[in-house]
Amino acid sequence: MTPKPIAGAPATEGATPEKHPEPSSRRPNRRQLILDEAAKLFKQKGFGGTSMRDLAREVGMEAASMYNHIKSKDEILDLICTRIAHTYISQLADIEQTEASYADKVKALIRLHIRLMIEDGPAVSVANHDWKYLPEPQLTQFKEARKNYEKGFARLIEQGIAAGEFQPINVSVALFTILSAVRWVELWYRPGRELSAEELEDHIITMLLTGLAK
Amino acid sequence: MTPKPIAGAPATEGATPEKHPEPSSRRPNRRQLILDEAAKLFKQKGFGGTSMRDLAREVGMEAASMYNHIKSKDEILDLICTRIAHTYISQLADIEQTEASYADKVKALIRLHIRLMIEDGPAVSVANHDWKYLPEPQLTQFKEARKNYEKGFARLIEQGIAAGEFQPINVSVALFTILSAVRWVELWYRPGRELSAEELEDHIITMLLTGLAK
DNA sequence: TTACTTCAAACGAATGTTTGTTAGTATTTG
DNA sequence: CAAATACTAACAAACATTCGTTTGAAGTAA
Repeated sequence: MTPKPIAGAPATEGATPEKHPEPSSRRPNRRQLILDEAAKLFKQKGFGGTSMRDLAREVGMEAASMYNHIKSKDEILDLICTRIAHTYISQLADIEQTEASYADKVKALIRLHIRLMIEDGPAVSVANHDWKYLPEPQLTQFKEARKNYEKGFARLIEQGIAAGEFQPINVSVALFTILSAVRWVELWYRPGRELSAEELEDHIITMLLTGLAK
Repeated sequence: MTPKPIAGAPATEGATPEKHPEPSSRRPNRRQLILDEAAKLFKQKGFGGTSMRDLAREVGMEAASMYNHIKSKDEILDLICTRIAHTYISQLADIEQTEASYADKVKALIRLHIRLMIEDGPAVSVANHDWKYLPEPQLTQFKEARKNYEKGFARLIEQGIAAGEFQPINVSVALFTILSAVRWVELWYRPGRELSAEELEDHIITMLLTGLAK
């Protein structure tokens, strides 16, 4: 499977097609900077453990100034979580539509998780850990989106079992083992590690698909 | 000091606080009650998201009263994390000393994790997620304890590979896959689930040792 | 001008904790 | 035995601090 570039990456780059026609909005995209730094801090100290003043210091402005770019602290959390949720869901849809074997589809999903964790780590961590602090309309929405994603993933495993590609294992156990196995990457992976991202993917896939025992 | 007129006036409260303490026969361990309820709340809303007043309401007393039983909010977190850490470490030592095969030792450790998560779920969750809010002398201690535990676990896997019981897989990947696979139990397991605790253990061990693929 | 950005100051609410005090219970003392 | 004492656990009130957020004024660039 060819891993595609992941949409909606952390930015740091204004997507404005500059050139010279419209030089008026020469923006240093402060908003995205706030979101990026927020994700880093939320990952590091948790949503509740991060104050707007902490965040402001990291961004390089006063706390009050940030309210010209974002509506509230809750909105920051919501934007981060929603972006990650959409990324997962759209990528799952892409993979579902391919013609590969179920084993390859599952492998592609595992690679997707690991790659996203490596490329967009802080945001993924926030979506994994701090989603529960979302305010109420969005909280339910997020949980539903996640449930749908899990259902889609589980369906692939089920179909793989039905097709004889997988062992007749409990689907929930397989699903959650895979989903959680991929989470440690966030705590473990450092760019300068002995393993490259692709090697890491290969090893995890081996472990999950063929198991530890000989 | 100025003695306050307390006569009458339950102060804005319609629900009578049920003043009289029970006769001396009953001695509820208030301290442990506080720790237990704290673990539940910390798991549910996080350490930072739980106020001492929240906790007090759950315990059934005022926030100030709890300070007769515990020294600080930080101490609560420390007591919970330390207890769990010691449990894991001593159980690992027990398993290391048995004469079983390495595969059986790893299986026993996996069972230990699952069982502890089921039997002592809230505390284990807190030790998994909120340890980073420990105050500084204890934070380093906790991280060291965890690192030692991981080293001991990794050694078992290494020896199992050397003995030919396991595939020559990357030890860190195997270790973290196992450790994380077991964490989802906390989010997933409900006492009234279709799977019993033992069945769950069996399925996870199968998944981890023999893998998903056929 | 107009539109946007920044910040110091302040807001009310909530935080963990301390204080002063009271009521019961256990223990010692006369 | 009863009276005096000490201890425990509970409470309301207040503490200083920090929180997220709003306000209003000043600055900047088109």
